[in-house]
Amino acid sequence: MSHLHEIKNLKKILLFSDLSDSELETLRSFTHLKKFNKGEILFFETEPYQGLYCLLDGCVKLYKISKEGREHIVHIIHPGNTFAEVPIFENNENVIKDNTFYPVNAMSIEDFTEVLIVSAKPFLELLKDTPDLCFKLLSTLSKRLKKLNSHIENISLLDVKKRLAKYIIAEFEKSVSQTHLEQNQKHLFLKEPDSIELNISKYDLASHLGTITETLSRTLKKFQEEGLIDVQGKSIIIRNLKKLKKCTE
Amino acid sequence: MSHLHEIKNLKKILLFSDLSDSELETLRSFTHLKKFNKGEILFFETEPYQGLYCLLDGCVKLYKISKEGREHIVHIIHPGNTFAEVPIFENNENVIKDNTFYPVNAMSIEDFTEVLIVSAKPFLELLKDTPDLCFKLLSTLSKRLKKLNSHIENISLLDVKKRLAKYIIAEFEKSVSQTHLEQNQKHLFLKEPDSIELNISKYDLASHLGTITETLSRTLKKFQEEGLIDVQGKSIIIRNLKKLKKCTE
DNA sequence: CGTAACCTTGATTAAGATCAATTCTCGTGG
DNA sequence: CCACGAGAATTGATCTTAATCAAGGTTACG
Repeated sequence: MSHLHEIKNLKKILLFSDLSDSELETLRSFTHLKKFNKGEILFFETEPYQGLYCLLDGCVKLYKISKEGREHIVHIIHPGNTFAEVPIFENNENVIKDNTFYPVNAMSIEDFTEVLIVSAKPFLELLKDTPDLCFKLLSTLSKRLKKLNSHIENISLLDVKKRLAKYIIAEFEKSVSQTHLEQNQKHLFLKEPDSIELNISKYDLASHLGTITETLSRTLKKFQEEGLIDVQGKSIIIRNLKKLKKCTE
Repeated sequence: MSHLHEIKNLKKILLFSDLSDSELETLRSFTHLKKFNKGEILFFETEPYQGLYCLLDGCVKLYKISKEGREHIVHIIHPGNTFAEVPIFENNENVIKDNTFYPVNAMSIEDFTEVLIVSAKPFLELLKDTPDLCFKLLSTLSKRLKKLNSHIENISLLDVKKRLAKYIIAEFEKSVSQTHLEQNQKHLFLKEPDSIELNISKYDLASHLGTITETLSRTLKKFQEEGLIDVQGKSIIIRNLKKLKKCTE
């Protein structure tokens, strides 16, 4: 792997987008690439902490698991984003100790998942010398906090129906805004206008919504019967967005 | 209010404990004190954001509320800690806009609650010039993330019994470590050895555990019948810590 | 000592988990 | 190219947890 290619990889990560070339070079020196296939574990929460993860390609789920084996997905990570930043600041002395662990479990949920692992100790040094990076990280963590906050709100105050409706709408709005950004829209004529493509398995979706596959299946069916959506495998066609939005209230 | 007293107040806040006198003086210049009685609202999540809150005295609950009026307490804040930091980093341009809101609702749950409110814009300036403060804030947010993470784990994967047992044990261990720190332990002879004092109402405890008062009451009773604890008003005497710990598994 | 807020208790209900049995889908090898 | 088999998804029946509804009881405080 050439240095140039490694630097190019680092530039894909939002957190590092404002770094200078020399800072990127420093960062590169204590960063290494790792690849995973679907279903492979990046780390367990019982493992000693190595460092910050940056997702280049593929998809990763961060999840907790109960004694009985029930999973709850706290976060789904997409390329360009970082995760496992928190343990860096575990110890007041700004030193990563051996008894520092990951805050969650992480599994690749796509083939050809590629991550960069940034060693914690030297990263902490770089962070001290780079106020801009500090600021960017503050902003990253803030966004995460906001997301977790709203996740808590969802699972503690809303029922499964509302949570699912919210998810579908959020994914739809995400895909709409992405579509607007794309220049070449030829392929759009091929697919249904108001539809989303589930990029995760129904099992994972259920466990992200704080439920199980059976309940998810039934709820999707209910929405279909009420004429709100049509479900065809991994794609959901939105038939009545207005009514669907009412479901979230 | 004298400047000196205001500075002394700022020093009570963990986030600011490492600041120099001149930095504290700067901070003081855009900070103001506010007092609340039990039940009074500090802010609603629908309000435009003013700035960072620092709790000097009393107790504050941060909570979400459903359309039906059901509350869920995300966080209970004790003196020395800060809250409502997140919106500071809402906008990439590092500017607080009028359309930035609080992430949660905040209510005082004790009389004589005192907070310092730090204006967002000048605080952001101070933060840019003070890398140490940046670092400290990173550490604060990280701890918050970890807490929220474990909160999600609790409410999504554990039942009410387990959540309550965990809460009691955590409070007990907190009180034990605090007791060890205290020099004068005379008063200890007056109270039960293995007990905790609920410093919040049962309503608030229920809504923090993601349940309602009725269920909390029944669960406490169940624990009492099983000989794990004794409940006397706001104090819980731990009769069998070992068995109680087994309840969390 | 009266009253309002807080807490407990009981009966009922509902949401969603669990258990069990198919059915569907899709990748792989013959 | 088709058939097979495993994993994924659906469906139905049942059960469990905890919410809801409805009274009472307790406590604290003016």
